[in-house]
Amino acid sequence: MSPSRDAVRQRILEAAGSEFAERGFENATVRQICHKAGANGAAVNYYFGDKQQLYLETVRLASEARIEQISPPPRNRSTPAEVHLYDHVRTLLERMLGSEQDPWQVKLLMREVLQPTEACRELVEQHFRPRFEYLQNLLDSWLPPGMPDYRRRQVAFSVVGQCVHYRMAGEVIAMLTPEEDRRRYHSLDQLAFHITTLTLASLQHRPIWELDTQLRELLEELAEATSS
Amino acid sequence: MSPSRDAVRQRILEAAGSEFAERGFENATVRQICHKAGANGAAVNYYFGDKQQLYLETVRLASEARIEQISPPPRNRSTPAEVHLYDHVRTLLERMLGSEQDPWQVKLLMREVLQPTEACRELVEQHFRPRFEYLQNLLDSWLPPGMPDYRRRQVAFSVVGQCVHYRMAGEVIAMLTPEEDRRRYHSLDQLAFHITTLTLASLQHRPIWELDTQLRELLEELAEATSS
DNA sequence: GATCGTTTAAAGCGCTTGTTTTAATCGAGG
DNA sequence: CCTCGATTAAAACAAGCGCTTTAAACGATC
Repeated sequence: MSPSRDAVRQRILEAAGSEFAERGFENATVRQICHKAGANGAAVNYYFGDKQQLYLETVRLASEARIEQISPPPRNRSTPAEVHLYDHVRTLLERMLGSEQDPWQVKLLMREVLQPTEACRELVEQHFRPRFEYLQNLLDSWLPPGMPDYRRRQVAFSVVGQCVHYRMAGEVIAMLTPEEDRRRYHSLDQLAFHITTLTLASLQHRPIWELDTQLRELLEELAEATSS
Repeated sequence: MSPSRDAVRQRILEAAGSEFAERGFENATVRQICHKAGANGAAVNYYFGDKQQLYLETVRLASEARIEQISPPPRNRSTPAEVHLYDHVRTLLERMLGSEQDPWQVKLLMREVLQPTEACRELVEQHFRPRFEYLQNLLDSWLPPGMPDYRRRQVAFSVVGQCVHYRMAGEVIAMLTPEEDRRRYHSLDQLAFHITTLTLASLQHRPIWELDTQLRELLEELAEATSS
């Protein structure tokens, strides 16, 4: 029970996460993971039993680190729903895109979404569903009361889909967007701003440019309020 | 140069496609491909040189088969832009989702989008970019003339993102949607209908339910016109 | 300093991978 | 019928895989 025991475990988890994220479960090799972690080739089996259990641990670690770490900013009770929607969208985008040097957590979770293993159901129930239901309730602020459930869900899927697309199809989007524009206009704030106003435009049946200025004003007010 | 030469090649391509789609390039095995194709274990190397070249062939085959095969229906010159948008959205959805027993082509192309190899650039320039520019022009029907290019692109990305989401996150969406509702409301037509009217609502700053009835009427008119 | 559970190191096991090799089979032309 | 290039079949190859084993090194306790 040396003090370095946890340190080695942690180094292996970190190395395994990035390998699993980059190459997928089957293609990642225990040898490479151990080498990257500076541990012996038998360390994975010693600490985690086998490759599969190591994988499950990394998925749990990834969802906790990534999803519970990045949260929407705290707001006053009186904050308008438009800002809450913006916060939600921005948080979702930040979880997908926001990070220097692209940590492994998001890639790993994306793999689970795309090709769920047993680790996915836990992920959905624990993290995705609550967030999704919160978004649905938020959207009810503008939807007519008679809107059927299935349609409410689809509106929410539309919002999520717009956000996720910038990560899933990120490389293709990059090919379709001039580099100059990408640098200038694909910041988290600007993407969140676009998706929020486009969504609000469809829900409030008002022109996009009106909502552009309205949301900009709302955000500036809040920025001043918190800075003072 | 027996007459069966092309037949064997074709069988191997078909088997390789489904294996590559299901397991990815590295995880698919030449042995399994040959077994599935009813060919000998050395056939891949004999006909294609090596595994890599076989993969490139299957990607080319997939994009041609899938993308050129499913096209929007022919329309009159006078067809309103709303219907063209609906057609485009529906075609995109059909390419993603529409097929009995889920052929391998879409999965393979999704893999290329998610983790592009050298085969991807060809795919983008040949298929994705033209379709994307067509969509942008279509959306210009409702966007104000002053809208900057980067924003026009983002609106188009929003439309594509909503469509693609139903494929990329299909399994998670299934977990979040009651099975009953999925059977009833996740048909190609209904998904396309939802995405189209939501998009039109934001662009025409009119309520969703108004556009629901308008688009429904437009489509019914066209259905009657073509059936008569 | 000896002892004993914990951790590391290195070698090896059985198996599967992509590819090559070698031999058998086929089919049309002479 | 024989021949010879094209194709198939089956075995073999080296390399890499997850995992196990064996033995050495370590560290606290007596």
